[in-house]
Amino acid sequence: MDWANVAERAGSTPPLAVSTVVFALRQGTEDEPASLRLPLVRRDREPYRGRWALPGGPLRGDTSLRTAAAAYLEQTTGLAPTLLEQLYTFGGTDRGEGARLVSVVYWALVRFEESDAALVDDPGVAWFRADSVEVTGALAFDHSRIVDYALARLRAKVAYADVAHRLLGERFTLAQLRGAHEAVLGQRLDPANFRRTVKARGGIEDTGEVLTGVRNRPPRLYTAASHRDPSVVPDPEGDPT
Amino acid sequence: MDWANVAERAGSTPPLAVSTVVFALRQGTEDEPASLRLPLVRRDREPYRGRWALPGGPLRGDTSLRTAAAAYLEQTTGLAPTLLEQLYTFGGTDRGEGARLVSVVYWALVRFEESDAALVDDPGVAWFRADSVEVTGALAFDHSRIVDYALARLRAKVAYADVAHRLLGERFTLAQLRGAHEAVLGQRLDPANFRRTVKARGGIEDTGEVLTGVRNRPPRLYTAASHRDPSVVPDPEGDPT
DNA sequence: TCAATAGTGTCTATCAGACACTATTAC
DNA sequence: GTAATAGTGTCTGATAGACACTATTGA
Repeated sequence: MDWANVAERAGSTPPLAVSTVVFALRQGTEDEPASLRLPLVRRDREPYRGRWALPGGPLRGDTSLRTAAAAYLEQTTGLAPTLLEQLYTFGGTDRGEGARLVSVVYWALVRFEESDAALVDDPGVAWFRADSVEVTGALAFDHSRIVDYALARLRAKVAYADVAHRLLGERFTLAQLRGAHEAVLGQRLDPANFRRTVKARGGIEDTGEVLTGVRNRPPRLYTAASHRDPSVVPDPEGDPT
Repeated sequence: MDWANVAERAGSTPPLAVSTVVFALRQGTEDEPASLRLPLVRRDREPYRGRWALPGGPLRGDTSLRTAAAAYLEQTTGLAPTLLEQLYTFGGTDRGEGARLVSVVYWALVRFEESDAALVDDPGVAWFRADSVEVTGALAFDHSRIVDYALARLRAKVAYADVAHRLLGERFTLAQLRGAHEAVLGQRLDPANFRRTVKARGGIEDTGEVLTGVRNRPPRLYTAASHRDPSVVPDPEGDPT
C-alpha cells in the first residue's frame, strides 16, 4: 500500500543474490545411458566454506536479474545458455547459516559435449549427477533442495514443451533427442512412440541429411523448428528467442 | 562464484518489494455470468501518483517473502488468502519511472462474497475486472503486464490442478465450481463433461447434503478433497496445506 | 549372411467434446 | 402440467502405450 519510498529505504531491505541451476547432458557410453549433469562451485569463504554450491553471486548495480544469471553462468562454465528461465525466488528466514539472503534462482540448459574446450579449468568447479546431488555430501545453504526442485520442474516441462533439444547441437537425430528426454526423466522411452509424439508436436524439422558412419541404418538429422507453442506460458522477462 | 560476502555488500543491492495479484469471484447475476475481479490500490506518492497499482510494499526485516505478501494482502483487502503462490520476480531495468526496484510478485485466491463485511472501507482500494485491467487506464509501473501474466498462469493452472474451489466457500455445487472455472477461463464449459472430468480427477467429495431453496432440482454439495496431485510440482516455499 | 538401430503400422485403452436423454425440484 | 437446472449415458475422434513388423546400413 505504501511502497512509494522503497528506494529511500534501500538499506533496510535484505541483500539479493542470483544463482543458476545449470543442466548439461553427459554423453553416454556403450553400457550406461546419457546422464544429466550440473556444475557446482566450491565455496572458499564462510559460511559453508569448502561445501559445494550453485554458481551465483550478489545482484550488482543496474543489471537485470536475467543478465546477472547469465554472467555468473558464463564465469563458472565458460558456456552460454541455450535456455535460461527463472525458477523461483527463495526468501525464507531459515535458509541456512549466515546473514539473511534472498536468492532469485534461474535454471539453464547448455550444450556440453561439443565444446569441452570452452570449459573453464578451475579446480573449484566440478560437475555432478543431477539426480543424486545429495549423495555428494550436503550442499551449502538450501541448495540441495533447490536442485531437486529445478529437476522436478525440468521433468514436468520436458513432458509438454520442446526444450530437450537445447541440450544438443544444431542438428540431432531422434535417438539423441530421445536420449536427452531419457536422461532428464530417468527412464526409458519407447522409440516408436517417442518419434510419433515428438513429430506430432511439430517442434522439429527434417533437414534431409543423414548421419553416416554408424554401424547401422543411418538416421535422419533434424533441427528445432522455430514455432510458438500456445499451450506454454512464456517467461515474462525471458529472452524472446 | 564469489558470493560469500553478500551480506557485507547489502547496501549495493537493489531494493526489494513484494506485491500480490489477488483474484476473487464476483457473483453473477441472472443475465451476466460470474466474473473474476482483483483489488488495486491508488498510489498517493510519486512516481505514478494517482495511478492504480498492485497491493504490496517493501520487504522489511526478517519476514519471509510469503509472509510479507500475505500481510500486505490482509492490509488492503481484510481477507486471508485461500491460496498463495509465488508468481515471478520482476527485476528488469526498464520497469518504469523511479528508482531501480526488484519485485517478488505472488498471486492469491480469496473468498469474496460471503465476507463482504470484512472488506476494508478505503477509497484508495477498488476492485476491477481481471480480464480488462488495461481498460481502466494504465496501471503504475509494469503492473498491467504483471496482471496479464498472472491471469495467463491462473488459466493454465486451472486446467490441470484443483484450485478453482478456493474462490468458493467450504461447500459448493458443481455448477458453482463450473462457474468459477468459466470466470477464470472466460468461456463456457459443458456441464456434463465438466462434471465427468472434475469427478475423475478426485479433487472433490460428495457431502451428501443438497442445496435447497432453488427453483429447480436441488444440487448436491461437495467439498474439496485433501489429496496430493502427483502431477503438480508444489511451491517449494509454499504453505504445505 | 548377421547384428543393430531406423523407421512404419496397428491394436487397444483412455479421455475429451458433443449432445441426447432422464430426474427432480418450484411454480 | 411447464420451466429450469441436475445429473446420466453414449457416440466419436484424438491420443498414448505396447509391440509386431519392415528398412538399411556396417561388418
